[in-house]
Amino acid sequence: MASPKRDKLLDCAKKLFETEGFHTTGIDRILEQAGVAKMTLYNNFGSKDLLIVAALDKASTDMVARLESAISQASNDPYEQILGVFDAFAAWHADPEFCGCMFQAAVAEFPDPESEPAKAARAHHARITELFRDLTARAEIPNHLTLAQMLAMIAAGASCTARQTRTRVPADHARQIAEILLERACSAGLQSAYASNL
Amino acid sequence: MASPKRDKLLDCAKKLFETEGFHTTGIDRILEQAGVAKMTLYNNFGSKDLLIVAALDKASTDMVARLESAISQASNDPYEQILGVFDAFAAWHADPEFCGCMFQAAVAEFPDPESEPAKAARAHHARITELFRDLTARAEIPNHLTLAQMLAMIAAGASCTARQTRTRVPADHARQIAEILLERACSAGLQSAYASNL
DNA sequence: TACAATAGACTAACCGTTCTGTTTATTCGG
DNA sequence: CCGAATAAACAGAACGGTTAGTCTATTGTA
Repeated sequence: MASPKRDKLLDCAKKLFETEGFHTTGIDRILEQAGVAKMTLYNNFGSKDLLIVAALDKASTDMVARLESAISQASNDPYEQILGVFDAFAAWHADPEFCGCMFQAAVAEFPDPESEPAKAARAHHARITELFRDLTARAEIPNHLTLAQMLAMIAAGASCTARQTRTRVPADHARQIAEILLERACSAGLQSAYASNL
Repeated sequence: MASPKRDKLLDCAKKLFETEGFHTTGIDRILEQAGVAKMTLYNNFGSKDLLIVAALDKASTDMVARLESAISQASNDPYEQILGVFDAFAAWHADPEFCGCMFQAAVAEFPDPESEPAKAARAHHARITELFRDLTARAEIPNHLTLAQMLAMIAAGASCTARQTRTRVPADHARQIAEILLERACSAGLQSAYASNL
């Protein structure tokens, strides 16, 4: 299953899809960039669509690993770990090669909710939400699922806005908001604010 | 300049681009849906790309009008008006025909920042930020520009997340967060939280 | 020998655009 | 009030370019 040619092909495909979009990136450009023959693609992946799905899977795995690494490098305090996740987002957005979240691009280019790329994007968002949910649960925050959904939404907004500004400012703002929400989650006034919805 | 055929063409184009994407929507489908001949398109708009730009312009105008209408229908209190904007987002997301923010789709499908659709998306985001800035300024909030940027980012995150969930929940969460940020902006504790960045 | 990868021609489909010829609607002079 | 003139919209064929995918014949390597 795993061959060096296959890996290089997948890497190049991911990068090109990221930077130039799925539809506009032709197969020939991927092959040229990867230095690989056309049949290697079809032998290993079957079609362009399946290559796209494979690239999305890899992107999700890589991103989750990146965030989990940021968590494990922070202190053991789940509050600090949540802020560490937003720091990781900021670092990602500050990378000069950053060109937006691949999954936001995927749902835009594949509007059919039943399409595989759309499913992959939903799965990725669920994974990020789950990651936050683990942390908010460990922090013993009341309504921790709601807060996790909020944090995932804020992170999505930061990635979305950062695609336009090409700065880490949105992620820093997101971190500040997360800080405020966490601070508030400690205080007693929280319940009344959250209880109204779910 | 303004003709009924042109208007119908633009309306259909906007709806199709919204629901099925820019690249996947062929010209023939737009013409068929609008009941219009091919030359009407090229006489009125010049090319598909220019039609896309025109559709984006219209979408931005319509959306800003929608939000401003929500503002004027709320009380005169700028705090209430800000929350009214998020209510308008929630109503938009709850519409069964909602299929995501067109501008987020545009930046995804036209990754080149110098392309016209990308510029239109940036302009739209600036318009939304400006709309919030007017309100935060009138509310005499310290660092009102930062808060406006935060609100615009949260709104983007809600639209992005709503595309996947197809519910108004993200917008309702966004409203709750806005409420918390506004509440905090009133209290004295605000400065210390905001002052660190800008 | 056998397997995997290569280059590249080839097909079939699609898409944006242009062009042609016809039909409809509007305007205007008598 | 009417018929000619102008312009706009129509249907659809045709063009050139691009794309995903297939097939073939060749090369290198274990």
